[in-house]
Amino acid sequence: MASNTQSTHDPAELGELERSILTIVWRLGSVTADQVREELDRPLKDSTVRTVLRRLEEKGYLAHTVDNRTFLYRPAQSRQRVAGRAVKRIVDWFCDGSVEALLVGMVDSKVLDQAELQRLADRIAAAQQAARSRAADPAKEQKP
Amino acid sequence: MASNTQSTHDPAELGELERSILTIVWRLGSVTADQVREELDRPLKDSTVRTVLRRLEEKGYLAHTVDNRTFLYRPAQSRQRVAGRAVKRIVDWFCDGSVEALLVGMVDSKVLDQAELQRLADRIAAAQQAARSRAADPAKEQKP
DNA sequence: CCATAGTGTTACTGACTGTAGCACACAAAA
DNA sequence: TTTTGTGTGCTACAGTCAGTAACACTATGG
Repeated sequence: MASNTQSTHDPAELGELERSILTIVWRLGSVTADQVREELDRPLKDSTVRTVLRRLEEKGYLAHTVDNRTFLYRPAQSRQRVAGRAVKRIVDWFCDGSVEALLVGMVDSKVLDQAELQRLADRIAAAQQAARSRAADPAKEQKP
Repeated sequence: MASNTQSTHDPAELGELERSILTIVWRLGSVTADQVREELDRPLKDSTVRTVLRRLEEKGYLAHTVDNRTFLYRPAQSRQRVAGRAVKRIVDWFCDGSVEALLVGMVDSKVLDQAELQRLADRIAAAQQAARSRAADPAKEQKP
């Protein structure tokens, strides 16, 4: 009776090992527990890795398919989606839901510098462009 | 021997009550433990509130001064700074440090919509403007 | 001198994460 | 068919942390 914010599993409510493993899965795309274990910097027992993989799946970050008796784990959510949602939580917590306020804060606390801001602005413009054309014609996904 | 990411106290590594109380302090600016307690939605004992306040201070989010035998707590960091650093962590973890990738993810996961993006772009432009003029002449901080 | 208000200290509980052991099942080898 | 891996499922335990609070101590005002 205490800590849980709501019911949905919150991103960023992940331990360090969980994050490492999740990152590995994101990088490799589809992996077995053993591959993950080899990829880790620390030498961990197989059961440890599998436990974390299972927990990540329970939390909705991973999914698995069984390939010839072996579990193949793959991401259930993209890195960017997870990041996006994590940020949304922060914005809700600390910025009254205002992304602008967040951005201001990031500039203010030197998390973002001028150069990044510039690229960011460009990026936003590009994203808007892309979203617009996607909305106009969802079919053709080539550069016109 | 395990969970700690580094050594610095990470923002967003806060419990729900801690966040609530921190938010209250941010809102009121300068408060006593008792004021905080009254401001809370839940009825909590005085000692509970004071414990949390102390822990928040230990973690670097609050500072206090003693006013006539009574502790007056106030923020040690602005909300936006805390938010900014929390986001930075997320960006580092999940986006290889690329804020752009994060933004793309936010758009992608509908955390950000078109209108917000637009305002965001404006805001960034304004921030750049402000930073530029501030850099040019740090003295005059009035609206010209 | 006593009551009141506020602090300092200490503690317990539940949740979550890191870490792993062990039993069980099925497939390939002998 | 029996043996030997290889991989899974289940269980568990220790450490840390947040939520919650009791209690003892100390000035201060009456």
